[in-house]
Amino acid sequence: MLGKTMSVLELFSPTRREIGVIEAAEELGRPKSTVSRWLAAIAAAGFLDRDPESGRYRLSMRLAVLGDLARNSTSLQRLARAELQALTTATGETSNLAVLMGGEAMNIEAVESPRPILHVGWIGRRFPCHATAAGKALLAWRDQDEVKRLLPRRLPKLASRTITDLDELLHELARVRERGYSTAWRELEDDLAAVGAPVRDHSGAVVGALVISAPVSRIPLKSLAAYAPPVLNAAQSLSAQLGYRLDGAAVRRNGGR
Amino acid sequence: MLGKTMSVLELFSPTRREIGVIEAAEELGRPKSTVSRWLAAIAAAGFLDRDPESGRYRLSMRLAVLGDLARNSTSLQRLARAELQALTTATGETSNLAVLMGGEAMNIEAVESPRPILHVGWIGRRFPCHATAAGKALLAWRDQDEVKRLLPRRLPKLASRTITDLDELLHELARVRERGYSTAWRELEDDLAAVGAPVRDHSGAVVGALVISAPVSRIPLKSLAAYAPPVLNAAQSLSAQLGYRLDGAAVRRNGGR
DNA sequence: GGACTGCGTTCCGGAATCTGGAACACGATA
DNA sequence: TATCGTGTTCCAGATTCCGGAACGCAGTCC
Repeated sequence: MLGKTMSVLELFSPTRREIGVIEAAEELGRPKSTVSRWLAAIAAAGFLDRDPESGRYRLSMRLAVLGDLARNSTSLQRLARAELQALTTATGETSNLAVLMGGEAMNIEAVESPRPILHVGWIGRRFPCHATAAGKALLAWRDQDEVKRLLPRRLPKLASRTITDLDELLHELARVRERGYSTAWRELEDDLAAVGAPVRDHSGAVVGALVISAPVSRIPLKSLAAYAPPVLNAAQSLSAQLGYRLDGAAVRRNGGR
Repeated sequence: MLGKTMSVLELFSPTRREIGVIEAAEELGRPKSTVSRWLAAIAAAGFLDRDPESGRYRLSMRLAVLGDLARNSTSLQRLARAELQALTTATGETSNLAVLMGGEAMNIEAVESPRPILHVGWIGRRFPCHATAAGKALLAWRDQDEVKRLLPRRLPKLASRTITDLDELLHELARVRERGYSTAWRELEDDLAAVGAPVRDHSGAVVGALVISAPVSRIPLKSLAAYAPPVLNAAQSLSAQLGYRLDGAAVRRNGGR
């Protein structure tokens, strides 16, 4: 009844803000009687609100409140907002904070560019690690065994330059470690370019990635590297606020939780 | 297992961002074995994260993501943000959007003043209706019977000018209806002044209240009325965006959620 | 070292809750 | 009136939950 609740709540997305019983039942592969009861129970508990006219359900205001509290409850998220804001102001491009969740990179904070963008990196969206700057930054400093375990068996080709070969990806991660930042250019979508850098906590573990992204028309391949300094800068500043010291003794461990 | 989940999540507040098993057990009045299982289950479902070092629980990032989606899922909240921002810019004071929840006024959006404030109206905080501008605006256009049902039997005195008599409060609500806006001055806290106005949806029902609040030192009693026009303006603009038409036929009904 | 304290988990039989196919309700089309 | 699409209710069998007691594990104080 609890895992089910989360799976129900995760049916919602910016493109589906409300849902009906049958629609949810199909999506979940459960009989409608069961889902009807679930939705009613979840709404009674306060996680969903029901539109009195259409009878459809949507995420509740109470959930909005809890979420607001949640985003301020980890220092990572709270501190990141200022860095993201500064990064977007400095570069003019959209910036995101992503973390590793279930083998994928998930955006948990975003500040959008004032310029026209392909609204692709909304909060909550998850991305495959092998095709994104965020994913590469999150994986690069992890054990190779863990990386292999986290990645799917096959690396699907998502855009013209997606890396689909595991060895090639591992080699790319080594380059990320050398340079300190990651990139993705026409790897997730053909019009998308991104630059990312790792965020570390007091133990040195990589706990997140700061990324800026833009249409390739604004960041041609050759000028990708020019965006690295501000991103690195922001990521290092954030890491420092989380207690990471470049010269410290705790720099050893790179695994995460 | 679901109602319990909500009651657990509601233990968290800006002043308690994490919690341990025993602390939660005491707060909930349940045996620690039960609460231990609950917390573990809730965390397994993804609503809580567990600090690997302290073993304590906090609201999860996944919840932050859901909350972000939730706050954009009702047009009320989405549209209110711009109005709140404008209101705070215009008046220089903190503005809030509140809704009625379980007989109390709950803040669901806030834009804080750049000036020093008594950080009192955080998102998620609930207030008794009889002592707040938000509560009065939310109640004033409801049936008298409903108002009596929503209010507690006794109206506790919370500050020097709190209205503690029901008839007096009903009279005050009539004045709110006449003027179109509500006020509270030293009614919730001795240093707090506020002005509020109702937000209506397409059916004319009062679905929320916009409020600005400040220390009494910045809003003396005699100048309270001067703050009404911008608040009313913002509330009316928001109502219009929600489909409310002053001249429409749907202006009749005032009940509703 | 040894006893103690505080926090948290595990165990287990009785009790409470959930499950899903079928039947039912109800408004909107046709 | 018939039909369709949505959503709720029913009920016996299966599953899960409950909470007191016992246990594990660090710290901490003599």
